[in-house]
Amino acid sequence: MNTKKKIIEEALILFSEKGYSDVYVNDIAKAVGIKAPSLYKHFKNKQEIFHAILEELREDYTKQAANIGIHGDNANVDAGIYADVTEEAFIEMGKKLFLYFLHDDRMRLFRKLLTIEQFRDSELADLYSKQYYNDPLSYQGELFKIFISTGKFKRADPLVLALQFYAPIYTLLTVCDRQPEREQEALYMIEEHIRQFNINYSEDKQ
Amino acid sequence: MNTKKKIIEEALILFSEKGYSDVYVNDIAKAVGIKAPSLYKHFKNKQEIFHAILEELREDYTKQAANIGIHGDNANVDAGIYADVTEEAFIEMGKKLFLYFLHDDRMRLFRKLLTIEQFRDSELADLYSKQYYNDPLSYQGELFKIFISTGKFKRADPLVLALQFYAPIYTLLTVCDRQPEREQEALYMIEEHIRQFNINYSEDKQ
DNA sequence: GTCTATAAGAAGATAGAC
DNA sequence: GTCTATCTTCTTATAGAC
Repeated sequence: MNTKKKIIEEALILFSEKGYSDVYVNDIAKAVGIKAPSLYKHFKNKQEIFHAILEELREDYTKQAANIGIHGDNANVDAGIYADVTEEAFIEMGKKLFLYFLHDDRMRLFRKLLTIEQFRDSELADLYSKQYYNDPLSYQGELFKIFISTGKFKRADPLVLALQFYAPIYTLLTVCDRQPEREQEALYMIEEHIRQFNINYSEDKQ
Repeated sequence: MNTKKKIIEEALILFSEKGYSDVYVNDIAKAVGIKAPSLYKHFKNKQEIFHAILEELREDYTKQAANIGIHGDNANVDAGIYADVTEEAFIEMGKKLFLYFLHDDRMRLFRKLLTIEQFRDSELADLYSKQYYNDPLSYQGELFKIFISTGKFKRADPLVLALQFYAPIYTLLTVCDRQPEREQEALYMIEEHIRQFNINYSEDKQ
């Protein structure tokens, strides 16, 4: 049924803003446009709704990993794409990717949900670290490793490069999640960060 | 009274782990060793306890700013201290500071509390950004500005340098808050990060 | 200042009609 | 599948004795 999907959708919006405990089944029902008892025809209880959201999150993430460059699992392919890109184009790609992660509803809502629920149990903690630390880092690490071996980048620990590239952008993303009005400032910082990163590591520049 | 202090202390521990709404006045009372109604002789209601914690957080932060280098408000003084420090000593300072922020109870609990409550209202959002983005960045920006003007560092936007230095360390701190078992891994990354940062920006190295 | 007893209301969930 | 009515339990908070 379509109602089941709508419940998940609306519950995600509510949970990501107020957290699991501060959203009442009545709130979800109201957002969906039904009465609270009707929810129980679609889900056994409130926790089941939360679990269904987590399932969607995992599915979405796997799909995104295939579509979007960042987080992807095939660095070799992407390395070819990035290989001949100019600095300005590289900056544009970084900004575009940042804006996608910031503005895409599902991306943003899932991220905020994991942020405020990350200490609830170790499953959520692991999921957060995987999606916002481990996977981006290992993917970008692979990418930089290739750049180094092809002489595009200077020699250095690829994983450290990945951390130095990714952490500033991730940090600015969390700033904008809290304070969306700082988007312009964040974009400026990202541009300057990538520019500086290129100066530090690109073999062409210097 | 000492009980009032103990209430704040225990409530902070509970709130920082489970969030405001999942901690019941009964839990707090039990942790303190009294019955729930007795809490109301010390605080008007549950929200007042939360506000008292926020007050402590702000006070602590101001004090820390004076004592600890990072977050401080007098970069000129600290610049003198750092001026003649070797790379290895610099790395040791970075690791020590990281471990302090990670292990100091109040620091850690306040940070986790703000993390899970940051979307509750704009006051908390602003507080988080101030303490974990704006203030560290502007302080370290000042420091790097001095390093650049004294020729210790290469010319670059000091604020971008600050972001590139701070964001990886901050990111690793959030990883360890979620997964304390990754402390060794984080320390290794911090060491390599600072080493690489020095290669990039120090005028001595090269 | 701490207790027991209890009020007042909220929140999750079920029963059963339609 | 949705509704109204209702149950049960939990949670905050107050009253009033000690």
